[in-house]
Order: sequence, then C-alpha cells, then structure tokens
Amino acid sequence: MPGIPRATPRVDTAQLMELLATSLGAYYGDFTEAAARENLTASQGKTLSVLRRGPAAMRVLAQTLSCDASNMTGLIDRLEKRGLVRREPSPTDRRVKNVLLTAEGERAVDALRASMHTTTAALDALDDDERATLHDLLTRTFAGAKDKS
Amino acid sequence: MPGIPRATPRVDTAQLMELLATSLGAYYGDFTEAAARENLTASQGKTLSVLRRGPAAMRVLAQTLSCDASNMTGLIDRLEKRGLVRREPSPTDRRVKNVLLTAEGERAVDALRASMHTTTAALDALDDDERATLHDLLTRTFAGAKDKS
DNA sequence: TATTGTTATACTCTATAACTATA
DNA sequence: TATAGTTATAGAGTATAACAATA
Repeated sequence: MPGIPRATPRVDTAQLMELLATSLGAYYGDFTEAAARENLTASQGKTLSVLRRGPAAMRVLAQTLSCDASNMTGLIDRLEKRGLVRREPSPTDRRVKNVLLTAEGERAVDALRASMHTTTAALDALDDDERATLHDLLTRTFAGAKDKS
Repeated sequence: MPGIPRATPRVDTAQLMELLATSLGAYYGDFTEAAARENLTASQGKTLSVLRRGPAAMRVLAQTLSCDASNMTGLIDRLEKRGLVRREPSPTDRRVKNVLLTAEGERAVDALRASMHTTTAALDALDDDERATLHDLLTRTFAGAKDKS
C-alpha cells in the first residue's frame, strides 16, 4: 500500500554521501586557506587545533590525528622551531614528552579559526532552530566519532 | 525583553564549527580507510571519484581538486601505471589531454564507496524526514561550494 | 601572446622498520 | 618485555618556476 505523500522527496544514502563529500570539501578548503594565511599547512593547523584543548603527549597526539607516531617528531619539530609549540618532559614518566601551545601558538590557531569566513558566514545564516536541528542530526549521525579535525 | 523559553539551548557558531570538524573528520577517516582497502591514497580516491562523473582534462581536474596543475601529472601517472585511468588526446585542442576511468578504475571507485560502512550505517539510521532535513541544511550551508571531495 | 601539460626542484606528509631510553 | 619517542628511509602530495607545443 502506498504511503502518505511527502512534501519533500526521498533523499537516498548515495545522495547524502555525495553531499557530505561536497560539504567536507568546502569546509576543508576554507580551513586550508585559513591555515595558509597563518603560513601553516593543513596538518599543522589541525595539530595546533587539537593542542588548543590542552597539552598532549606525542603518542596521544598521533592517535588523535590518526597518523603514525613517527610522523609527529618532524611535525612538532617544525612547529617548535617556529615557536608555536613547546615540548616538556612528563613529570611522571620520563619516556613521555608533553606538547603544549606557546602564546604565539594560541594566537595562530585563534587567528586561523577567526579567518574561516566562508564556513562562519554559512553557519551564521542559520536561525536558532536550524542550528539546533543541525547540531542534533550531526551529533546523532557521527556520535562517538574520533576527532580527526 | 527576554524571549520565549526554548526547548533546546542555543547552539553558537563555535560549537557548530567544532561539531562540523568532528563530523566531517569522521567522514574523511571513513573515506581514507576505504581508499586504503583499494590500495589508494585519499588523493587518488578523490581523483577517481571525480572522474566517475566523466572524463576531464588535466587542467580541469586540477581545478576541481583545488591543487596546482603540475601535481596532476604525477598523480595521473601513478593511476595510469596501475591501469585505473587513461590519457586521451582531445580531438579539438591538441594541447589538451582528457583523463578517463578504465573499467578497472570504475570498479575501484565503486568498491571504495561501497566499503564506507561507517558513514553508510550512520546515514541509514536516519528516517526519511531527518534525511531530508539534513540534506536541506547541508545544501543551504555549503551551497555553491566547489566540490573538493 | 596566452594556455596546456610537463619537468625540475624543494618541502611537507606519511608509513614501516629499527633504535634508545625508559618502564 | 613492553612502551614512548626518535631516526632512517622511501614514497606520495604540494607549490613555484621554467619550458615546449599548441592555440
């Protein structure tokens, strides 16, 4: 038996996947350009962004960024050379090094975020109900997802 | 004057940006892992995905992927060596080379998409209304965005 | 003159394997 | 033995500049 007619046509998974890909491209492009304005690569921008929440050991950082631990050495080396992060020996385990943002590093990541004009404008254009709905749908759809941003 | 109390608390732009980063990061992780199962890098997966819509000149491909034209040479070289794409001289402009998927290339990109289980399952869990709403919100938020997927 | 694709170059990102110093 | 960080290595991605062929 036929269902009740809908106002909106059905959206299939393939369509949503495609839209998700487009959305990711737009967001990532905005992020990459904002990072470039701070003379940062996308990976460096992501790293600083993760560290904005607080210090993290090299290993933890690698896990958060979904890359091999050996990559972190060079990545953090380059950021440290520019004075954006600092390595600090862990007080409790002498094998561990904690990485933290310097004041300059904080400034850089904040500036990066502030210059993501395209995405910011797009989100600002939504009204309160729409923002709440989008928040709810994204949370439910990607709940528990590892943060690779 | 205070507004009418809302059932859902207000979601600010910074929160939505963070959630967007997490959600799209989850999508990207799923894509990257699916590409790896086909022995493809994320960039190679994106390239094949774009070519799935039809042939494109080197230059156009570079624009679509938001990278410099000089990168395409090596990228397409590697895919061509594996028999996933093919270069074909343009009949109308002898400077131009059109790139197209081989049958094996089509198989690879289709397999890649089919193995994005995490994202597929997440989207399948939404009901029709929710899917339509998500589609609407993402479209409006990232409308007219260049496809860099 | 302008454009397309390529080459040369340099740097960054990435994974694998082996090493060191701790635990 | 196991783990944290590093090093060495190799391959892939990326941008800039210069080039040959063609428009």
